[in-house]
Amino acid sequence: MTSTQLRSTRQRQIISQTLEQKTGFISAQELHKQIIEAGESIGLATVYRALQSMAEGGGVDVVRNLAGEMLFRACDSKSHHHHLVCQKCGLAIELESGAMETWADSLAAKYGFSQTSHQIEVFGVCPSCSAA
Amino acid sequence: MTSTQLRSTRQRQIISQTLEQKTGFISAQELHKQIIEAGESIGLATVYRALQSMAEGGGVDVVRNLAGEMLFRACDSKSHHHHLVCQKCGLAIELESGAMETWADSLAAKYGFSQTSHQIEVFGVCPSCSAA
DNA sequence: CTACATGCAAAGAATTTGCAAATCA
DNA sequence: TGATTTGCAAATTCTTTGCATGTAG
Repeated sequence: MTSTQLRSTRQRQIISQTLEQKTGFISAQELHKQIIEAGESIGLATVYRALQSMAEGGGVDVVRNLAGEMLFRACDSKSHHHHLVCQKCGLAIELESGAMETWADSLAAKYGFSQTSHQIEVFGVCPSCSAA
Repeated sequence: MTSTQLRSTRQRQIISQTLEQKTGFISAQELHKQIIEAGESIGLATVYRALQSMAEGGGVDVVRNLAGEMLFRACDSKSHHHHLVCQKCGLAIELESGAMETWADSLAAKYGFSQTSHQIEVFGVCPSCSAA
């Protein structure tokens, strides 16, 4: 399987570039809007498709906020991890979650579950935002 | 504030009744379909509205699956807790997550976050389903 | 009787998809 | 050139809402 091989295009560069400048999660819609406002031209569908392939290829994390929206973020560490996300500005802090992984896995094992995955995200309002 | 006071109607009874017969999470769409198939008449919007008010009033848990759908479940324990959910049959096992709560809270505190909430769900395939 | 609940269809959002035209390798 | 990628609009899904009518208290 040659898997997905990403081709380097202007729009993909803009997307990953914009994403890397940020420290937090952002929705596809919001990302698209910002790129447009920055004067670049790009289609919303393209943003979705690019983010999707980037997420599969690693390098981009995806989580769902409580409203059910998909949020994306450029992540250097390829390893599995979770975040502490600010619900106002999107600021995301990577969490050391080894203990949680162990907890989740042991529970799954205890009950005989297989093909396990988990969703562990902590939301809140960061100092800067709560100060404002 | 008298808060939301639920009125006992035929459709609400059917909904909570159907929900209580189950051991797992179910989507509003699926729940509606099953009620209809059981020969009862009810509108989809009513299901959504009822589930929503029941969730607020407690007694019903809500989580989002990885596809972004809202899943509901009748829960006796009023206290906050999490689940181990089978992605095939929806079977849900309540988890003792005290340690997780502590973990999440201490992290939030460490970074100065306020108004914190979290999303902790473990998904997988239960023994019965993986055996099939 | 009166406030709240229901139904239905229309409205909204977020995300995906079809397809011809543009573009990277 | 040949395989991807892009754009745009149309199509899908899940969920919410407006409003006239029904109904529990």
